[in-house]
Amino acid sequence: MTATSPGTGRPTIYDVAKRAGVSPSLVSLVLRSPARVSDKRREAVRVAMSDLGYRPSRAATTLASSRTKSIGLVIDDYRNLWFVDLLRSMQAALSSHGYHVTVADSQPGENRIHEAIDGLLAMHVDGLVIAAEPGGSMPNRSWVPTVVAGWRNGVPEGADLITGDDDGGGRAAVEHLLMLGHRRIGHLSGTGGAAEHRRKGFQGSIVEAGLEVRIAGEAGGTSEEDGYAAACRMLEQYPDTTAIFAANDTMAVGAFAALKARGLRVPGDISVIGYDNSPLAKSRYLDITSVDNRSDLVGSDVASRLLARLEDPALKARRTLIEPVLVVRSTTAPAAP
Amino acid sequence: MTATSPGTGRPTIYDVAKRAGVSPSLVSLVLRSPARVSDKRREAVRVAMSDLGYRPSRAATTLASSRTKSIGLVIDDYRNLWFVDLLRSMQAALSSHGYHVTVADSQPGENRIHEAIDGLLAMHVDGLVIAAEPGGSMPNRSWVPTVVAGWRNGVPEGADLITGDDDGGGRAAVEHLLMLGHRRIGHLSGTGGAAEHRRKGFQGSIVEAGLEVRIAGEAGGTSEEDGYAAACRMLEQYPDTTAIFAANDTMAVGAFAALKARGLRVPGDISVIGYDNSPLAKSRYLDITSVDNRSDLVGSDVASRLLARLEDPALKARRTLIEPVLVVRSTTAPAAP
DNA sequence: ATGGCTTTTTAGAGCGCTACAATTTAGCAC
DNA sequence: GTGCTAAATTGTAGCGCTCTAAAAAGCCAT
Repeated sequence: MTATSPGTGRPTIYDVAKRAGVSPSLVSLVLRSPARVSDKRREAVRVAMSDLGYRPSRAATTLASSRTKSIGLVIDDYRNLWFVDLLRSMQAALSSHGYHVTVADSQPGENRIHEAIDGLLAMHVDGLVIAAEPGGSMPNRSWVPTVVAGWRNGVPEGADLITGDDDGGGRAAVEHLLMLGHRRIGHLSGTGGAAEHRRKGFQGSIVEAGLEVRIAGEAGGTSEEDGYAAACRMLEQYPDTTAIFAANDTMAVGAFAALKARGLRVPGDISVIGYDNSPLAKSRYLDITSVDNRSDLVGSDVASRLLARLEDPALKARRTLIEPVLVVRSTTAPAAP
Repeated sequence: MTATSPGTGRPTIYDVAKRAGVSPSLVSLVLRSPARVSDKRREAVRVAMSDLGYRPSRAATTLASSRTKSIGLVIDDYRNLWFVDLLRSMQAALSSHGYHVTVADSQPGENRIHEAIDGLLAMHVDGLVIAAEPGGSMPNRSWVPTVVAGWRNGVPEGADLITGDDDGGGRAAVEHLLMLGHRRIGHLSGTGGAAEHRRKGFQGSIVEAGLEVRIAGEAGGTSEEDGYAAACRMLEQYPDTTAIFAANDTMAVGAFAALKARGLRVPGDISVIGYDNSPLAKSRYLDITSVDNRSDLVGSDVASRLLARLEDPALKARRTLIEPVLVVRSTTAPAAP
């Protein structure tokens, strides 16, 4: 017979039980599988709950059941907005199953991704979604169902991978530019699994078309500043380039800066195409032609995969590829004849 | 004598205690106030911890101490990047005290801010930082130390308020434009406490200078699209406007779109100034003159205030105003003579 | 009524940690 | 050594919930 009015003032199942005239166990059962409880008691318990304003304690539930009903999402950088769609569709799919999504960013620069993951694991998340580039090998202690979203180098052993077909997306971008009559096409790349695949797609299409492979920034980052720097190098080395395919929208904006500085107009003098179809690309002002990797689909896939794993942790890892879609906007135009 | 190798496989203080040859209580004490433990034992315990890869269970700690060592940050929308600096400086200040920051967005549009707050409270956050516009009155059940960041309508009873001086920032923006010789200045506004103060500052300065008050979008939102719409209305109603002060950087970008559509050049034909000095304004391409509300300072203030409240919850609410700084970039220029 | 089943309800032992009281050890002056 | 105080360590209850096994209640046919 534990206390009835605990120190914190928050009502507990004991309070609810007392008020409803049932045992605490029954209250717990109502919480977990209401179907197993008779209609009469179930109603009584629910009434008592709302009368008391009862809210279950996550900490206690977690401690007792070792499940938190929460899943962690690790992203690279809040400023890279591609994760927003992913998050939204994950939330939509998971919340109906009672799961909660917590976002942690890996404080770009440092190898803080481990810290982010450790933090989430310390919170006992039931599952992990990694949407960031691991700085090295993934820590694999304390195993929880994990799925990786987007191409990454070093997918942890046993984790699912759900990603857009960045390879295909790269090819789609090139094909669009070829269709517009461009022949001297440059690519701004960067490090990371996603960028590598986009580059591979680019390179493949360019070679097949018998054109010169122009790539810059392969070894750099993928921020706006990196895009700017890569674009500068590109224009220096290949001044006659008529179209640029950037590894993401942010880098595309960096390229805009480089072009503006040189007095080149988009798309008049040079076409630019980005990747991710992020809010940046959708901006009415920027209005960037971009490859949409369907983060919304990736997100719902991630969610259902995670739910499946939560059911059966022994499920064997699987890779899923989502078809990207090119969204043509105002930064690409036919090549000057 | 509880189990030594619990089901989950994770080591517990019992495992650590056994390995270090001390009692579980001592291990707990090392965790809480290491200073009270003799050097010898402290070391032994620490060695045992790292040998075992021990990580304390947050759930258990929370349940036992009713403190989570985590604070929740409620933001409006992930896409509005002004919160990033706030978050960073909060994290920096709080992590040294063992606190963890969890971000929740209020899913703009709906009144989901209550959901966000409820979610955080269900996680038993020790403190709450509200950096979003409440859709109505704040829910005030389950009281936790709360501080509001940025001007808002409806600051909850008893909460601290730490904000940039948006009023002063609005005046600073106008003064900059006046200095550049502008006389026909428009303001793109929106709903929300911050926007209102910026508008008030604008209006005050304009009136003092004996100029016409030109405001658009007062009743609308503060997204890029809203900025676009407001700018269109502004240009329609006052076609001779030579400078625009937008309530935030995002709206400024919307204004760019409206200007571009009309063939007006920034800053050649018209100067534009934003607010927040967000990553958007800092973008090399956009390079927007903007008022920096010093979210970094706000963040560290929020953190120290929160820590103080955590010590002494009876502390009486206080309001702090942070001086904003104008950052001049390339979107403002002298008015045409 | 009685027995044999199924469905509903409950007791009780934890989950891993904290916090306070109680106990042991150390330190120091005489 | 002895006595006394301060410091270090430990025992013992919980925190609020879950979950299994066991008890109680229902149901139906005999």
